[in-house]
Amino acid sequence: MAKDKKKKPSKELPLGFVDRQEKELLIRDFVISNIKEVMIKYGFQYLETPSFEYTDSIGKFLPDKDRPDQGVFSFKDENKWLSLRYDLTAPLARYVAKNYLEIPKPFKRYQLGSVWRNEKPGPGRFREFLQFDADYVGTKNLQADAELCVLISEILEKCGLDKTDYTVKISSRKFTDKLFKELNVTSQDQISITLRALDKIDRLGWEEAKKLLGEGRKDNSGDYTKGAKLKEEQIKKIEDALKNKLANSEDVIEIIKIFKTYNFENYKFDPSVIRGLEYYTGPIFEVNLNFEVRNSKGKNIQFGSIGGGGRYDNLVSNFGNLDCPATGISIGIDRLVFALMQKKDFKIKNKRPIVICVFDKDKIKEYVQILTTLRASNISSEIYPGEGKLKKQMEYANKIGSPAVILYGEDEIKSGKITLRNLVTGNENSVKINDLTNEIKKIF
RNA sequence: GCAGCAGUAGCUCAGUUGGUUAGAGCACUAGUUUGUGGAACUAGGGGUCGGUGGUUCGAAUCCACCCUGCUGUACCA
Repeated sequence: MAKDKKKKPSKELPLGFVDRQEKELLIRDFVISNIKEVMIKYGFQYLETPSFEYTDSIGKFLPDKDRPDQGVFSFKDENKWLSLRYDLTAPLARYVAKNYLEIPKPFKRYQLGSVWRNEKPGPGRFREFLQFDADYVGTKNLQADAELCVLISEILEKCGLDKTDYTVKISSRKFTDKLFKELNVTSQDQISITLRALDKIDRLGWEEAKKLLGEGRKDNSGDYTKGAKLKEEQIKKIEDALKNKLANSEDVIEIIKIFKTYNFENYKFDPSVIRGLEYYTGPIFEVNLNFEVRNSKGKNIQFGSIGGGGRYDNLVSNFGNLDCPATGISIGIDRLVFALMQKKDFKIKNKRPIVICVFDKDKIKEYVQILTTLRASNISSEIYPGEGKLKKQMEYANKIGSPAVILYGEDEIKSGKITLRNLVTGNENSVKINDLTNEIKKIF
C-alpha cells in the first residue's frame, strides 16, 4: 500500500507568471492583428529572434557569479552563460551587427515576442510578458522618431482608444544634457539620481520629487531614498525649466515640426520623461494612458506607461566598429490588454460550438453526419464529448456558452426531423435535416 | 531589495482569555425529473487551517523563520 505519502507537485505558479484565459487572449489577438496591419502599412519587415541569447550579447556582462540574476533569467550551457531576453531591442542590435552587410539601410523591422524579467511583479506587470517592438536602424533622420510616435498612436486608436485616452510624451537626452551643463552638474552620480527623480514626478508630484533632488525622501512605507544633494538654486533652475515646458533641444523641435506635417497632435513635450539611463542618446518617448485602471480588487492603481522608446545611436556599435544610429519603440501588449479590458466592453465573437447530444452511442453515424454537415458550412459544432445523461449534456452546453443544442433521439429519427433547442431563449424547433444549417445561422 | 497588510474547501469568507471529530454561502457530484441547462428541494464529496520548527497536557489561534499574494517604495536594459 502507498503508505508513504508522496509529496504532490505544487499547483501554484512561479512568482510573476500567470495563466491567461480566452477572453484576454482574444483581445490580445485583436491588438496583435491591428499592430500587424499598421506595421505592414508603414513598410516594416517582420522579424523573429530566439528567446535565448548569450548573456553578454544582450548587454549583461556577468560578474563571476553562480547565478547572474540581475533582472534576467540565466543559466550556464556548457561554459557559456545564456539568458532569456529581457527586451527585443538588444537582440535586434545583435541581429543587425550579425547581418550588417546583407540588410537594407535603413532597416525597418517589427517584432512581437515574449520577454522575461527577473524582478518583482506588480499590478499588470509580470515576469513574462508579450512585447511589441518597432525600430528604424541605420538612420539619423528624425522623421523615423516622429513616425514611430505616429504609428503607435494609430495602433492605439485602432484598438479602440480615443485621443483623450492616451498621450505620447516626448523629450530628449539632449535636453537634460544641456540642463546639466547649465547647472554645472558633472558628477555622474548626481546626474543619475536627478534623472531618476525627474522620472518620478508623474507619480510623486513635484514637491516629493524635489526632495530627491535635495537631501532625500522618506516614503509612506518609511523607506528612505538618498537624494542628489543639489543646491537650492540648482533645484530652482530645474523647476523653472520643467515648468516652462519649453522644448529647447533641437531634436525635439525638429520632431514637433515633423508631427505637424503628419497632422499629429496627440503629443506633449515633457522633460520629466527619462526612460532607462543606459542607452538612450537622443529623443525619448513614452506612451501614457489617461484613464484610471483598477486591479482585481477594484482598487485604482498607479498604472504607469504602457510603452516607450527612443534613439539609441550607440547600441549597435557595441558589437563592432559599426556606425549605426537607431531608434525604436516598444509596447507591453499584456499591459495594454489589461487596461483595454477595463476601458472597453469588448464584444468578443468567441463562437462556442453547437452541441449535438448523444442519446444512443449506436447512432454515432447519424450524429457524425449532422456534425459533418454543420462543419461543412463552417458552423462551430461538436458531438457531446463526454459521457452522461441528457441532463449532464445540457449542463455542459450551458456552461460552455453554446448557443443551441441538437437533439436527435429515437423520436426524431422516426419522424426524420431534428429538434433544435435554443439555449438562450429555451425555445425548441423541429426542423428538417435539410433546413438545419439555415435555422442555426439565424441564431448566430 | 526595503516596508505595511494578508494567507482557513475550487471561490468569497466566518472561526481569540489556546479546549472534543474546523464552519457557512457559492461552486461541484448524485437524486427528486429512466429525453432537456440557466429556478427549487434533498443528500453527498471535498481541508496536511500557506510551510517548517518551537511554546503547551492541548495550536487555525501564541512565538520564530521561510514561502506566496496585495499595496507602496527602490532598481528597471
